[in-house]
Amino acid sequence: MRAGGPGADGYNSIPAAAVARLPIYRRVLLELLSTRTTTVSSTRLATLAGVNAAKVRKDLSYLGSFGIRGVGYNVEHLLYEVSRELGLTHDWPVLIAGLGNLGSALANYGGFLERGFPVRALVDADPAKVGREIAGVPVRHVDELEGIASEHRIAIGIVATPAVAAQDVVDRMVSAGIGSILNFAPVVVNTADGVSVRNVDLAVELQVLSFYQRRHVPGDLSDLLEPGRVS
Amino acid sequence: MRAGGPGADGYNSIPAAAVARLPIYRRVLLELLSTRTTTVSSTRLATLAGVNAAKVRKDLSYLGSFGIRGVGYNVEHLLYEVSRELGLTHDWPVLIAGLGNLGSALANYGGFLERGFPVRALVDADPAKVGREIAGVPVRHVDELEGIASEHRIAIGIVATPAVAAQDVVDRMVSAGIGSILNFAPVVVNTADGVSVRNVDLAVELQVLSFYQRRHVPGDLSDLLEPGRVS
DNA sequence: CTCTGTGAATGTATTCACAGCT
DNA sequence: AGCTGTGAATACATTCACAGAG
Repeated sequence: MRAGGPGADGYNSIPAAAVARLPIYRRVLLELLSTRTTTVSSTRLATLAGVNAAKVRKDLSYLGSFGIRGVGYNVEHLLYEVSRELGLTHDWPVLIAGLGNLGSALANYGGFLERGFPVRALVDADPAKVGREIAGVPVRHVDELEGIASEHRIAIGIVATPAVAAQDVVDRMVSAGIGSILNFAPVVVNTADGVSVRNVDLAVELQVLSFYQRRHVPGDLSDLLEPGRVS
Repeated sequence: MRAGGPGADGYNSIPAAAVARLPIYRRVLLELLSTRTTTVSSTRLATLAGVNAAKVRKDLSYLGSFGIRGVGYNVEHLLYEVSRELGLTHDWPVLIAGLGNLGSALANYGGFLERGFPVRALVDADPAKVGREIAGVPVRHVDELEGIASEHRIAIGIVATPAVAAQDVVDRMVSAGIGSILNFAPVVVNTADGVSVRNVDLAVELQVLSFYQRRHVPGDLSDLLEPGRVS
């Protein structure tokens, strides 16, 4: 994981773990489509997605029965069904708050637009940044967030501010009616019910890796037994 | 979770889901320490970490019995134990491959050094980028990766290249003896056994959010029923 | 015969609830 | 009394294994 998904399971209820894998299948299907592959088996899809075949079949079965026994899945049709389930048949306008290194990089990152998430608005608390343009989008002051959000019909907010500013920005996003927030600030933020928040702390990813790396380097365990640097 | 962690469960075996939460507890403990808080209960720690108290106690119990019944946990001691378990009593030198928007932002991102992951080396395939300096670290050619990795005793490799280049870079990292890889390229990469890979596809996070957002905006479901844009 | 779709079985994770220490 | 640590219970996720469609 990181897998655990946000709450509010609907009536239909696809398991959160399965939802988290759908974007991966989608990525693979796009790749297959671009190579003119028309059909794919659960085994092949599993290899390309880095999971096992039973999981692929079970995950896809939550969306319906789109495979053909003895043959496999039609790439184009399956791609459409997965996209529909993920709500990716239309774009989701994004607002980014905080234009430091990470925020600016995300604003410039073409991968978002390409995958249906156009960055339509940027806000920052620093007056020196307000008025500049990044990737063709003007930076505006965070105080104007609410108006900007409704003007551009923002669906998703990305928080790339320092930790101390994150809760305030999240509060503004929530009161602006933004229902989904991707938080890169290293802090746990609170929201009203019904708002989905996904926290991605880049350093956390490295820390988990360092845990598993230790298991593979038993010769280096010695210095771990003595108290030393803690922060 | 994305919880599911990389493999090679050791003898001792802390559940992967628990390991994934340790960095969050650590972050909270650092925050508490900086406010001179000496003791913390599982309930308070849970609130600050955004989980529930039973989970905190269970997670921490895998590391040993460090709490005091009737009182709580000593912040400084618990911080040390969590850090030790994560292998964060010493630094882990990092190499970043691919210095586009994201790679450059990561190289400039102070949060890594601050949390024990100094960025010591940068590589790119583009000759125009080789020779430049980012955050005081020179960019070198990816062909030199192996020598650079051993020279700087690199422990963790970050892949921030385009998808097509990722597998090649990962292969070089693995042959250079790098045992942990954080992959931001939107592609599933293969490695030998014993190498831990964590994939973080930023657009995937947004896609999962868009799934859950749909549940909360039932009025907008209409246009999802007709085939339209698929990618 | 091939490959999907799915109940049943197994494995993991979370939560409950309380004994026992302080 | 307050709070941890942990078995037991529950919930969730993965994998197996095979019936049945093509």
